[in-house]
Amino acid sequence: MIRTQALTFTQDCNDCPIRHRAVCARCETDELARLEEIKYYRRFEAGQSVVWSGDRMDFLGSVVNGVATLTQTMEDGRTQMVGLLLPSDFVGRPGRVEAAYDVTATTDLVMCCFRRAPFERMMHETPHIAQRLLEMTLDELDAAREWMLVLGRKTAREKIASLLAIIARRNALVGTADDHAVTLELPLTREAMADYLGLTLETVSRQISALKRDGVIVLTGKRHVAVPDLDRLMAEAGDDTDGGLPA
Amino acid sequence: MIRTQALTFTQDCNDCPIRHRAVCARCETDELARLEEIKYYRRFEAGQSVVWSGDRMDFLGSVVNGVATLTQTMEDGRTQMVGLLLPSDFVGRPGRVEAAYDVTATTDLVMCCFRRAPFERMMHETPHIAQRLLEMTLDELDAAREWMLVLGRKTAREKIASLLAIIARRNALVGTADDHAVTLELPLTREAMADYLGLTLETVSRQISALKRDGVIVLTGKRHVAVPDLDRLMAEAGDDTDGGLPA
DNA sequence: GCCTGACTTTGACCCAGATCAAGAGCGTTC
DNA sequence: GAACGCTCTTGATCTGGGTCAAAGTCAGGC
Repeated sequence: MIRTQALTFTQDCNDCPIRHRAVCARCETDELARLEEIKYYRRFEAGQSVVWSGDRMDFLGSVVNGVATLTQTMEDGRTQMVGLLLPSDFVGRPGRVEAAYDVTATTDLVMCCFRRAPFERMMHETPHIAQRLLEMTLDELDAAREWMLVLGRKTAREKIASLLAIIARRNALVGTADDHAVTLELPLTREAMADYLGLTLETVSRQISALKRDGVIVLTGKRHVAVPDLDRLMAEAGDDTDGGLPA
Repeated sequence: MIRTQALTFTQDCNDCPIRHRAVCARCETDELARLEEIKYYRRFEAGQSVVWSGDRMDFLGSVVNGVATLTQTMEDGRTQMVGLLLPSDFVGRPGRVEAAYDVTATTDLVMCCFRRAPFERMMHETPHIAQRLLEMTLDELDAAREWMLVLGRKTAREKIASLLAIIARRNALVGTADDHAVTLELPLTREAMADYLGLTLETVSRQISALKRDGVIVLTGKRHVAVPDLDRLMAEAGDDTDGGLPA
């Protein structure tokens, strides 16, 4: 196999695409300098595992590019996705060396990793990191609770619409002129979507077909989705139409 | 109505039953003194609402005694419980004044409340509070993710067994001689259990009857449950038998 | 001691989504 | 360019849990 791209490389934090959204968002330049010293990048190909539940995890880190998933598996093989990790999301838990979940790259992935020991030391010494991490963790908790409503009480059609709405909302951040029409690229297979939504992949496929038939979405290719009317999609998701996340 | 009990009262933090488990767990005596100044107690009767989603919340606080629930409701009335608040659990989000969920007392409840502004100031000045809050939030996130697996992938019978196991596990903390047999008092109605588990109350009732018929549990009264063999219950929950929470 | 209302149980029936099965689209390999 | 291995779609059938309905339990009030 030909190595088309360096497996490790460094990048100046100031040029980092997630500089102002990740754990390091609040860090001053001197703090960034300390982080630069303990950080390194890792790349994963789509489909590769980042860590397995129960494995020792010697680093903590942020997703810089790509999408990863957090999943839990029962002994008989049933699996449930419990987190969708997008750029700037944090991976790993300070103070716990054993990974609690399987982490898998679903697209090509770049992570910015911090060596565990010095990072945890830094957390205690510089409040900016701990403060930001608390804020991010509270956001994740809100997202998890939102998802509990989806899993526990929504119909299959509403579940699909909810997932599309989440992905659409994120894409909207990356610059959308028109607030009502959005197009997006699904970073997940039908099976991964099913694992996220507590459904089977057949049901996912059927409901996507149904939303397409009803004109809520337009498919161009299996993974490319156009949403002509975002409000309509939100209504299908069972959310109030007024744009979700409270400030 | 005769006021049999003072509606407000104060208590020395050193005598507090949750002193070493709540947000204040890591505080030094001087920090405790500052907290004493901004704290006050509130009592709620079983069934009373603590706050409604969307309400302004001028305090943050801890459950001292009793049980409360966090629930989310859709416009059409479907509801999903997203948190079960037991003594020492924290209520409210620093930095956000609007409550995101309905909080309801399901038993008589005592809360230790901190005035928001001075508490948030203190969080920035003394790292012990923020550190502890981060730790507690990470634990809640783990619990939420555990619950996502229950909601998304477990059968009704497994869901009931999982809930009983959680309550049993908590009771085990309060001193159990025998590790295998436990008795517990359900702090929730069948309807609240249904809201927790994403089921209907009829299904909850049927599955409890089934677990009883199969000897997994013994009912004495509607709410009092004896578990003769905790391992058996855990197996019914679909968890590996080796006691759940990783260190 | 009876009545009332909240909670719970149980039964009969139904349907959304699971399961089982077949095949279609499409990129990769040799 | 045929064969393979993915992912995805669609159809037929089954079933766990929802829905609708009725009756049982029990504590509290008068």
